[in-house]
Amino acid sequence: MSNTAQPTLMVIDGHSLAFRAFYALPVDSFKTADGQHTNAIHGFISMMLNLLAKEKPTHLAVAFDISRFSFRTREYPEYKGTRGETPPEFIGQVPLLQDALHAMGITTLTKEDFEADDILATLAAQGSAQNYKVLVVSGDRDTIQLIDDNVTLLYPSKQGVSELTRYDATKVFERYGIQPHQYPEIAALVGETSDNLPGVPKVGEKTAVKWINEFGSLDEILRRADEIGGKVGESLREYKDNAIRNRKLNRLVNDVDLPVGPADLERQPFDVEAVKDVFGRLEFKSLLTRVLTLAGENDVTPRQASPVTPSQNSQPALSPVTPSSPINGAIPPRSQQILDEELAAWLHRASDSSPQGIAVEVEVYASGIASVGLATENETVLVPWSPVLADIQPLIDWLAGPTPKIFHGAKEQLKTLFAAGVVVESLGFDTEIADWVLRPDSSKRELGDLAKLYLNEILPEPDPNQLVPDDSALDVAGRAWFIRRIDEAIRSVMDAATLALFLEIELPTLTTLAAMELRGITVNKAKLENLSRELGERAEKAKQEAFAVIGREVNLASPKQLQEVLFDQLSMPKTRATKTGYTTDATALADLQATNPHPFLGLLLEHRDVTKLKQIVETLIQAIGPDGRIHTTYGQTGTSTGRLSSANPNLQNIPIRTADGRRIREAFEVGDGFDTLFTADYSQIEMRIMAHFSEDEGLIEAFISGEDLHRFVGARVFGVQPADVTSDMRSQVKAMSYGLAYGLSAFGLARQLGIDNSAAKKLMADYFQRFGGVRDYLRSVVEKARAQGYTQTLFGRRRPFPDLASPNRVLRDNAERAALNAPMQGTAADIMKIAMIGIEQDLVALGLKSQLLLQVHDELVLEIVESERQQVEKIVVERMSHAAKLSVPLDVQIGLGRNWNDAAH
DNA sequence: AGTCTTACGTA
DNA sequence: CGTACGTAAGACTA
Repeated sequence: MSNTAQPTLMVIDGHSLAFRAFYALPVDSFKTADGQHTNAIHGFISMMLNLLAKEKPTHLAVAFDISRFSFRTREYPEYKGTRGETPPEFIGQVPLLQDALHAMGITTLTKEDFEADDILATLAAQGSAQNYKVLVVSGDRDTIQLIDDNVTLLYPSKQGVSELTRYDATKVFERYGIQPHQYPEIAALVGETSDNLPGVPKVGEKTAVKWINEFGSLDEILRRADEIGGKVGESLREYKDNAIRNRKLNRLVNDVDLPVGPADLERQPFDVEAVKDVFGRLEFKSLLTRVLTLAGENDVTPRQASPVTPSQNSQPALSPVTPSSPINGAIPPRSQQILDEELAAWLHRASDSSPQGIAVEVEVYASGIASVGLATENETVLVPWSPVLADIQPLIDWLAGPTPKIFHGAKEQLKTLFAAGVVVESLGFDTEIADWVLRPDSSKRELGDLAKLYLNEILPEPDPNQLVPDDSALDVAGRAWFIRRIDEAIRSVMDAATLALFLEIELPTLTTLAAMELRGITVNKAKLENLSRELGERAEKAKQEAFAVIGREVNLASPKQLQEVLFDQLSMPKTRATKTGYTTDATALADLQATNPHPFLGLLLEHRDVTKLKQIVETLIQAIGPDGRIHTTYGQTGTSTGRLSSANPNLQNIPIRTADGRRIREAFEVGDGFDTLFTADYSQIEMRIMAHFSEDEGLIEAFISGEDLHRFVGARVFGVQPADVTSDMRSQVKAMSYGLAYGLSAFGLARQLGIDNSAAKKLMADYFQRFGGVRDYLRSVVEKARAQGYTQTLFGRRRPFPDLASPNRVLRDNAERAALNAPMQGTAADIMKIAMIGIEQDLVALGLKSQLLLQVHDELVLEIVESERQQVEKIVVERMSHAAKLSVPLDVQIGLGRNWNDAAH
């Protein structure tokens, strides 16, 4: 900062902004003990402090009108004649505001027979001539004419007092298509209703701008009025006097005789005692803190304030005149920006009047919080995330309080808030999750999709026809307003059982997942890097040997090139057909190896295996955060069955089947401050659910007996003693049992077991002979789904199946298999969610340090401290095994170890 | 640059 | 011609 920086003069139209503040803030919330209203004062000072902090003016003045009479009312008595009586609550606030400003060392100006805008015009002209950077703050459009290279207008474009749009000549041109000095000529033609100045009928902004650009000036337009045809031309000729009069009245006087000039308006150090006194009488507590903070920062050395470049600080474009409107929807109330006492007052009142909840949306900017939008039925509020914590403390307290909060996509927002040290309690609704519960197969769940679906409205979008694209068509407060209404609409169409599922399972799951994602899991980077290097070497070796075998280089990752090698060059028999040729997948390659042994096949499979693992390892390495942990993101709306999904990275598909794969699991380790990883999983949970639903006596007995399931089933199917079940028999019934829940056909069973079709049919027949209840149940699931149009889990989660009625056999068959599986997979998912919620709750409630980290459908991973081990084991096993009451026990297996692989059992 | 296809890891 | 996912690479389309 240099002392020679261009000084900045800020001149404020006191009346116009105090009046806006008066209407922006609730009168009743701002009253002193002795009954004096203070909302206009509070709003004005709050806005001014924001401006001072942001613009850092070196010189400052506030101008007021003396009365509603001026030279303009003398010339045209009807001027501003339509304005009603000043509200009694406003009266008296202006003198108090002036007192407060004086205490703050700020000059206020008035001039008999002139309006405040004329004072602004005079100071702007003087300031501009003396090479000040001038900031005019006014709510009167006539001040647009003051804009020049040195003068910028800050115009309150929203109802709130804190939202100011910065108008320089460029912005004016973008908005109106004219130069600032031409604005009064446009206004003269169009007229100004609020000032009771009728213009030329039939002439609006568009026409006026067109004429100005065509003729150059208002004088020219009037002189050549004859050239303008049509009804508009007639109207112009008839009412040209209106335009002339308007132009005379809206010309601001820029040479008012004032007692001070710009140089006299340098900002003064605050008289701290005087400020305390006045603010004390006004009962402004946190506003006083803000003033004193500002005094300490700026006013002692006002000259060091830095000039502000408009382009750097420009605010989002707003559309003060013609807000874009939804095609067939409602427009949210214009949001007010509020802080401290205003915020506290609003939250208090809104929470009382909206016991069903307040909608919240967090605006995230560069992974930090930019603002928070709040909405009730008919109010929206935008809270800028002030770095001055005192300003937003009421919101922070409120978020941790009992009022239900309504979100769309709460999980990410809760994480962001939590990362900022803010705790959210009383989650009331999440429109995204609720919609998923109703329509789990849909992939369109953005706010706009839901507005269309549940409200039959289209979210406001920037109007492409506007000169200035209105990128604030819907701020987070406006979005919150839609979210609250969508909440209401969804509740009205949701049956009680589904609402209960949503409130009792999904919402608590959401908060549990947020906590798990924030925790992440420690990963040993060095282990993975070593593994990656080794796998890379092995891949390279396999690749070179494969090239040597076929005598040329191909891209082994290209199915197309592989097909050339296999079927053209090596003349192998054709494999299963795909859309684009013949498959080269692992099972096909293994089959080929059996019938047509060739070294290339083995090398290709080795290369596939090793590069796949290397790719997984690389992805994991990339995902390790600065904390040495991997934080996956769970998708709570990612499946049709009720399961979770995991992404970025997916931690639900970490290899386990091969030895190399398990080395990846060894890199997932217990974190610092903990002693061991702990895994717990349900054994055969879907089979147990099938036993419960089917009420098949044999299957139920199998689970209650505690014997090895597949041995038990094998003994029944093959009619031998359990001890005499061979491993071949066991693996056949195992494949059959698992396949059942997926809608496996005899053909598919044959293919998987490598037996012929008739043997597979016989196996299925023998199986169902002994476990007829299972067959009856599976049949009934599809029938019921066809009749009802949906399947249902034990906890009432529904999945619609319109395709069960499709005449298309492929579609219908696919739907039947999915319908067969959905209740079992979905019930398992419900049970696991219930268990997770209980475990998380218990661990937190007991103040234990051990914590839940991962969920892999039927498995949970925790990291625990040794001293809590027994307690945690008990909690986990009990919560998991008692999550649902089935006709068979829910068996839970646990394991402990330093890493995920060792913790397997 | 965006979308589809193939392949493959998990429960 | 077995359900539910996510990721990556190549191939294809614009």
